[in-house]
Amino acid sequence: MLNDRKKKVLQAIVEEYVNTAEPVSSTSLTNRNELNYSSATIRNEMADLEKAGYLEKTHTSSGRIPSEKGYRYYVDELLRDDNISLEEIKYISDKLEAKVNEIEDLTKIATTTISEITHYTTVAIGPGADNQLIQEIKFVLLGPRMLMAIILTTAGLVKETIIKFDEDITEKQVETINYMFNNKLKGKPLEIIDIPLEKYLINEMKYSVKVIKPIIEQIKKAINEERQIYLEGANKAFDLPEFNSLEVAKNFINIIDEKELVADVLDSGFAKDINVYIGDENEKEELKDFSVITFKHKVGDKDLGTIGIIGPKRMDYSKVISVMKYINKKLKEKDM
Amino acid sequence: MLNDRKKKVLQAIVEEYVNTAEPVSSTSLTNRNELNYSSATIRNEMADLEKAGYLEKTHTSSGRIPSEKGYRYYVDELLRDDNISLEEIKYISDKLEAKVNEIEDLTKIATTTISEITHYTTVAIGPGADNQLIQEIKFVLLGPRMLMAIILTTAGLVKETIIKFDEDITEKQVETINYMFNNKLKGKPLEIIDIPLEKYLINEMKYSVKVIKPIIEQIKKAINEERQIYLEGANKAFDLPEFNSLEVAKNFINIIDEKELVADVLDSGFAKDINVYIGDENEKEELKDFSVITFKHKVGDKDLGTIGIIGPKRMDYSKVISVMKYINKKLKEKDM
DNA sequence: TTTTAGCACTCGCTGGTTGCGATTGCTAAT
DNA sequence: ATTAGCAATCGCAACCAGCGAGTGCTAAAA
Repeated sequence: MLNDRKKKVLQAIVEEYVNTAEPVSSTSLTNRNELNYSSATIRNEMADLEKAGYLEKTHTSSGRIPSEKGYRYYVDELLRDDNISLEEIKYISDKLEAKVNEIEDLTKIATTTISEITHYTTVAIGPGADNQLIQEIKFVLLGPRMLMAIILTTAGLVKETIIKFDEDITEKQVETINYMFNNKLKGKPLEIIDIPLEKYLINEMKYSVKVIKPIIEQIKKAINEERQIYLEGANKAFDLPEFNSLEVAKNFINIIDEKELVADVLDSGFAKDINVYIGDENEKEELKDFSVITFKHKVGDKDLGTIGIIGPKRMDYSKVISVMKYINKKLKEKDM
Repeated sequence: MLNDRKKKVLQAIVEEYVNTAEPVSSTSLTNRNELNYSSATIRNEMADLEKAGYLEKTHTSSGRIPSEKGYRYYVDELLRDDNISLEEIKYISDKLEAKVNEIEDLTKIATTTISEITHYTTVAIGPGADNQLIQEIKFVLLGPRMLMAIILTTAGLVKETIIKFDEDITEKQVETINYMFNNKLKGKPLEIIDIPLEKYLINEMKYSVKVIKPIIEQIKKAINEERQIYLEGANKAFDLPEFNSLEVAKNFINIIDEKELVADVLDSGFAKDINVYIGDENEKEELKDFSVITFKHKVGDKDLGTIGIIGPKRMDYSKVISVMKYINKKLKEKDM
């Protein structure tokens, strides 16, 4: 357990380092009014904090920087999560007020807004197939061999996909398909659209393979593969001093260029409302030099997916978490 | 006009520099069997080529690199445009053979394939509203206040968008709308869906403002704003030696992060089948250190948009142009 | 007339040296 | 418990020298 002064020193060092990106010296902290001690005293505390693993040195005679344990302690115990100005509140409110036709647009708006306010790279992914129930399916004939399936989920999402056939389809057939699918699938989870259903329809219900198979295949594909990924402010990362290392810059590009990886990161563990992964805490090796902060967002009670920030370990955790909390709250209040 | 040997020297320097990214010395060219002269002779030719503006030096005693004029001459006069191996032909053919449900998927496949083969960052944009005729419009009621409009164009594209209303819409209304719009718009260009049409429908045909206005507004928005941009292999750029300069790397990220900019670049002038912009030839200031190669692609006779490569001026023009030519041809042969 | 050998000259790059400044750890005094 | 004082450490920028790659030019060879 850290005594009060050590907490103050650690907090000051994290905040100073987040601001300046330079190792923090004992003297630089003596100017702060909450730390009215000589540099020697601060030095002793810093030495203790280093021994306990909260701080690190870049070389023997350098100032200190927070270790991952230090950041973790800061995030868990020291940080303010209401670090948001009136202007920022106003800006966010205005953005989220916008009228949208598709509920997913709100994810995009929220992503952009977070990136604009925090100046970090922000990513988002739509909701997965899990937990979504089918409200209705509509089939619309677009041509003699082209059908559109439109799936509405109880979460308010609309997903459409085009199906092509090797033989002509009649309006009559579409009607039966429409009836059949809705009859069978309303209120069921999205994942039900799969091989067993295909077999059932073909074998039990005696539907034509040539009609049913492409439908099931394509809908399945649409549900599973087409999760939209949003990316905002990738270029902002390059203004950070840590990106002067080409190594780091390249790693970063590799991460955000790989959609699978981003999706994986956003989909992983959600113990809390807002989840903070610092450096090695990230499951992915590629992210060990970065910090990731994610939250699931809902509009009203409708699950809309996950939004996350990827930035340096030297991240303004306080600002990011404050902004995320506020946006999370605002979205929940909204109803569609 | 350059004599034969000068052409050979210029060509050799471009190709060597493309390969190695190092200034090319006179001695290094003497090994080539098409240049069986002493280094002194080559040196004289190089000095002439420099005076004529085709070559540059990085410093007094360095080897030569091509100037933009040099690259231009190489592209216009010297390059082979069939620089593609059997394996590559096979690879491309396999990729493009894939059965797709939506014609736009071919753009994505082509983009990915080009990036994989050339190892350059590849971008693409779907076709603009111009030149597309409306084949049919379908309206589907998804809820009491939610309508989907599906527009089929003669180019085989399907565009759908969701419209929300402030009041309930009946199936009956949708039917009239359906009839009306198709009657009025079939065979017309997409741009017809605009304010004059809105006014006509409301004033002359006495349709409800509350119904027509959102429809026109949203369709207009969907047509104009939602042009899909594809981006592949952004990370590959970072393996190039020119990206060791942080300046260059940052510029590059700024370019590809800005969708508007990418769209602008892909939409600009199309004098030829394949268009090459070298450095300062690019309209955009931001691209002055890069080269861009673009081509419009069609499937059969259907316009599918533009694909382009953004890479260093030291680009393998021969390979890129060869691959683009082949893909262009293959796509044209395909029919949907 | 064209080509080439030879050589002085230029310049970037690397490695070593030096001195400065920032910062620490420790000791002894307060 | 706190602080002043001081030696020690290390990064960093500046400077220098030597090496090597490459050129331009001149004069000789083909």
